[in-house]
Amino acid sequence: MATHAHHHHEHHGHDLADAAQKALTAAGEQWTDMRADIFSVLATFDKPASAYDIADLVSQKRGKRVAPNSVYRILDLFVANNLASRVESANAYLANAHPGCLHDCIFLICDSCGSATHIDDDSLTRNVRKAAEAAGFNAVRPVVEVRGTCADCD
Amino acid sequence: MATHAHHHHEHHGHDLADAAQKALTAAGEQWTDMRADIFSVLATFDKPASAYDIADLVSQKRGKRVAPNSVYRILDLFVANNLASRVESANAYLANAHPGCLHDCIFLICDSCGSATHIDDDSLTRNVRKAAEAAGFNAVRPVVEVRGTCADCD
DNA sequence: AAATGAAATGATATGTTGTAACGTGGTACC
DNA sequence: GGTACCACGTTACAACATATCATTTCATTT
Repeated sequence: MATHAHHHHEHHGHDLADAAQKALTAAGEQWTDMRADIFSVLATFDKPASAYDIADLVSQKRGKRVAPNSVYRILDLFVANNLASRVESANAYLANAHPGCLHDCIFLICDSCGSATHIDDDSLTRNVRKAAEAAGFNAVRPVVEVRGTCADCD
Repeated sequence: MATHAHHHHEHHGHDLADAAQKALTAAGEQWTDMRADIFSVLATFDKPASAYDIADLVSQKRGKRVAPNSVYRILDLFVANNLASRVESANAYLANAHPGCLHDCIFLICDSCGSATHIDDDSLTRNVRKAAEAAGFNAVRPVVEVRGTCADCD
């Protein structure tokens, strides 16, 4: 991926869940059954998943209703610990393919098929932060997303 | 404003509504009473306004309930014609201070006071588009927002 | 002026996303 | 065995957004 200035371990499947668990416990948080289930469901999506989508699937998986409320709580925890990202323009969430590695993410969201691609371009997001700071703003969280159509849908 | 590479007429108050009217009619759309009211209410906000906020105020102003869906319709029209912008990370809208002038907007949203600053940095947003296109993506609408705290709130 | 047709708005309902408040159950520690 | 903490459950509700169909408005044509 040309926009990667450095190398990532891109985790997949069980490997990814494993990395997520390590990252979360390293942060002093617990890796509970509920969190594992929510993470694994989130990780199966190839497009941003809404909290309600996740709640439905986790409910099925567990044979017992899991309320959106609980899902939000855990998604917030994931986002805070960099295991997942929120895609603002889609009101939805994506598992982070390389937990433990901090980035200002850039998402490309296809308006046709709904898929989202994650690219990293640290120099670009650095410039976003700089522009904000030049305006006297204390930048905390850049939100850089692009709506359009992906290569497959063109 | 240092990040402006070129000069803008920054409109205010009645002047702004006037410019908005010109821009909308120039696009072949009508400038109705309802649209004028919604625009003027939107323009009074110094922070992003939700469609429901606007609906409430316009309802007051007219002495008659205006339903959110009517507001959404007109806000969509404004956004499509560049009279207003949607702030994705706030689910809210801002009047555009220079209708008729096309930009990929950058918003700085203060998590403390809720105010939003609009900066233009065409080279930056051009780079966002470029990065997306380099990934085989057909970029239509960059969403560049920054959450943080403004100079006043620091 | 009446008829017509297109555009704008109204009314109602419902769908989707997100939080607040408080209760319950487990676990570690003393 | 209290008690303090944390995760999760339950319920209710707030906030955001759209779908559908009815009605009004207004310009155009006759």
